[in-house]
Amino acid sequence: MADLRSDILDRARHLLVTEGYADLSMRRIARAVGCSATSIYLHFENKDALVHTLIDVGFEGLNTRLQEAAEAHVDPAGRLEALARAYVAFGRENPEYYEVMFQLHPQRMARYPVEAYRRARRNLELLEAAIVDGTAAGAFSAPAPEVTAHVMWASMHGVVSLLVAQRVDVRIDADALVEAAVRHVVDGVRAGVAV
Amino acid sequence: MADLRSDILDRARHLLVTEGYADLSMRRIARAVGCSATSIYLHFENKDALVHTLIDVGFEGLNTRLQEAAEAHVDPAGRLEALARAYVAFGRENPEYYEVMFQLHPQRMARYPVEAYRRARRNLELLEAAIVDGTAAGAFSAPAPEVTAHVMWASMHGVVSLLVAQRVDVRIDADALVEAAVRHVVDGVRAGVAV
Amino acid sequence: MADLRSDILDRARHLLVTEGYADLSMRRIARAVGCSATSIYLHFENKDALVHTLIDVGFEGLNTRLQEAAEAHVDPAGRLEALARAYVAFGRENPEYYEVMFQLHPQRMARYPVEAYRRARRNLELLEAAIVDGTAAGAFSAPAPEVTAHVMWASMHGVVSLLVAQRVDVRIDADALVEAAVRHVVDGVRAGVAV
Amino acid sequence: MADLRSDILDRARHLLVTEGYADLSMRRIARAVGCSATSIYLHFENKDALVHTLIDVGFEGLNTRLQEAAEAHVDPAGRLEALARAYVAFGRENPEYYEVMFQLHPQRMARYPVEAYRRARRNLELLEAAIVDGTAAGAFSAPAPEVTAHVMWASMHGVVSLLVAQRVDVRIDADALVEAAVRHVVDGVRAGVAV
DNA sequence: GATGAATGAGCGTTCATTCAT
DNA sequence: AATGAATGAACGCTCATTCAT
Repeated sequence: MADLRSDILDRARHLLVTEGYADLSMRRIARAVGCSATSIYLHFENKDALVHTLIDVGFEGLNTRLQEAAEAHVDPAGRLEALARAYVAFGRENPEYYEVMFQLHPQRMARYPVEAYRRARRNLELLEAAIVDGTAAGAFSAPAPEVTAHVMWASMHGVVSLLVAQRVDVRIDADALVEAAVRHVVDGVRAGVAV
Repeated sequence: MADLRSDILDRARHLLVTEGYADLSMRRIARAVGCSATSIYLHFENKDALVHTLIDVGFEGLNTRLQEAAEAHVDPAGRLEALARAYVAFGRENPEYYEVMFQLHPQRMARYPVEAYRRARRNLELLEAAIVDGTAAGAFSAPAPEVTAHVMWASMHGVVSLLVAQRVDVRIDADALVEAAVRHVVDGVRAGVAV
Repeated sequence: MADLRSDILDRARHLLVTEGYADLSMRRIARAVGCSATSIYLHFENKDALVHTLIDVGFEGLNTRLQEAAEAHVDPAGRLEALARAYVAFGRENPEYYEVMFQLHPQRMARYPVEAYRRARRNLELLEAAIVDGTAAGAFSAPAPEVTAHVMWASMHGVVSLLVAQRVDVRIDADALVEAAVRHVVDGVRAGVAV
Repeated sequence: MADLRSDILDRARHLLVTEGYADLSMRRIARAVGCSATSIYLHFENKDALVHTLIDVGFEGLNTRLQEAAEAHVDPAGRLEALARAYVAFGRENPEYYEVMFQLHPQRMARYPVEAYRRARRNLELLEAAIVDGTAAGAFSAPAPEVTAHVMWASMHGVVSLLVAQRVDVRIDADALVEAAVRHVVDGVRAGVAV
């Protein structure tokens, strides 16, 4: 009630998570909010703008989540693991949201404001910082931390993607897969040292 | 011109990567091909069938590619690495296929025939076989090879996904990222032994 | 112009009799009304709802007509005859309504609300009441008044149907046919007594 | 097999009876017959022509049926009753067929060949003949036999129509209704004498 | 700040029909 | 006598968006 704009975003997010992107229409959002479809245009230039805002909010949420995970651990290895877990957890808890955040077609993202991209990048920087810290502390050996961060991200993203798209064999337990992936990723970064 | 059916598939595949699945319509395909929308129905029962064919052909191609990679290497470690490289290469070279094959939400492919799913699984089995062979030969230590195969797959899939969706930071060289990811993945499997 | 909703109903009703139900489409209605097809959906949930409304309004009109006829006569025989005449008159004057009301196949009106059926039945009850009254007064002898009411209805419906569908031989005067049918029907009910 | 044209008519009639007019398409007929849709056009100018032929055949069948009923009875009253029963029976046994024969929209019938109308009229003539015979024999009194025949027809048609369109109250037994209607109709003609 | 009415474009699909072979 | 390929028109319906109020 307080703020129509927030209401719209909240409901849109909820619709996205529960019904999926394909069924996210201005009318449906309006119906859920309890206002007219026209009113949405008073707060968002068009559907693209609304979705972009939604994505922004999503990255904001992911960021908060990762930040919390990072702050809970001082030692870099523990921090890295916590970050990986937090990332996967976020994706699994918000599958449709995650899909839009990371798989929305590039063309649809064309007009996505640049500053928003920066926000998205902040997540990576948390990973990178942990890697750099770990390397400084002698726990890891990552000569190109930004690449290593990307590799980690890719692994986590792959796990979430497959799970969200329900592509994982039914005989594989999702939690076990996540556990193994997290182990694999963290050990991978540590492995450099061993050698 | 020669074969309308192939033309339709080609154009549809192209449209898919340039415009995205949400904007893939029978009419658009027809316009791109230069025939009437009705004509498509002479070759495909409906839109679902067309997309499923696309997916099938994609998996066929990926399978061929992986099989070739597997057959070129006898030693399991080399084979595993070759498989990883082949997988990523296929995804990067055929982003159009990759999108339908792995990112199309199951909900949208409701009636995808079961036998086709089996074909998709065959790819994973190649990975798994290499892991099992390597474990038998003492080169790897993977107590749950099917989970390990999934972890590897997820990592490769993550890399391809991010690259295809153009989500990777522009300052990161794509080839370097792939190289690091492949290393990370293969070393990850080998690492088990060290421990 | 005044009221788009009424306009739509009017035009739809007209189209129905001139073109037939099979050719009644939202687009045709829109074209006839002079609005976009989309606009119809602002006033009716879908085509079914539109047709149902048409039927409802039709039954409302028929009911009014029959009620008036019934109230104008105290003696049952006169009332029965008046009802028969009113029924036929309504059908001949509103062929457009009549078609949807009675000739639309139930399969095509799948979701016709039950309460509307009840309204349709009210007409029959007027007939039945007259028959029961006449029997009580000794003017008729109808052991199963609800069946007799149906028989009367069927006769009247047959006359209207044939006339509306233009199936009656051109050499037969429509008024004479109606006259004979009414006579036949009313006498038929009375006949029971004579025997 | 013998004759494609007859095959088409047979299958079309069957489709009409089992699936309904709305679902009667050239393609479906072709599929049922086992030939190409194009082939139908070698035997019928277009769908209208095919349907008209179908109607013709229908009237032929009804005629045969009525003729048999007429020939089985010498006394006019019995003949009239048999005719009424035969008519209703035909309609109830071929509901969709009946619908097309008698309720196809006038516009759709526009190009229905005149000579075919004559065939349709022959049925009425059987009724009329029985009435004339009965009047000559002193059993009936029908000053305008062609009108009386129409009245009878209308009654029978009304019964069939209501039954076929499933408009009869579920609490009314269909057979009882038919019985009462036949009685009513035949007695109606006889009643003239009494007066 | 908010709305109801309205619309053009588009969707997947089916249809009767034509034409070259 | 028969066909496969092809098509334009139409269907019911949903969508994002605009505009006058």
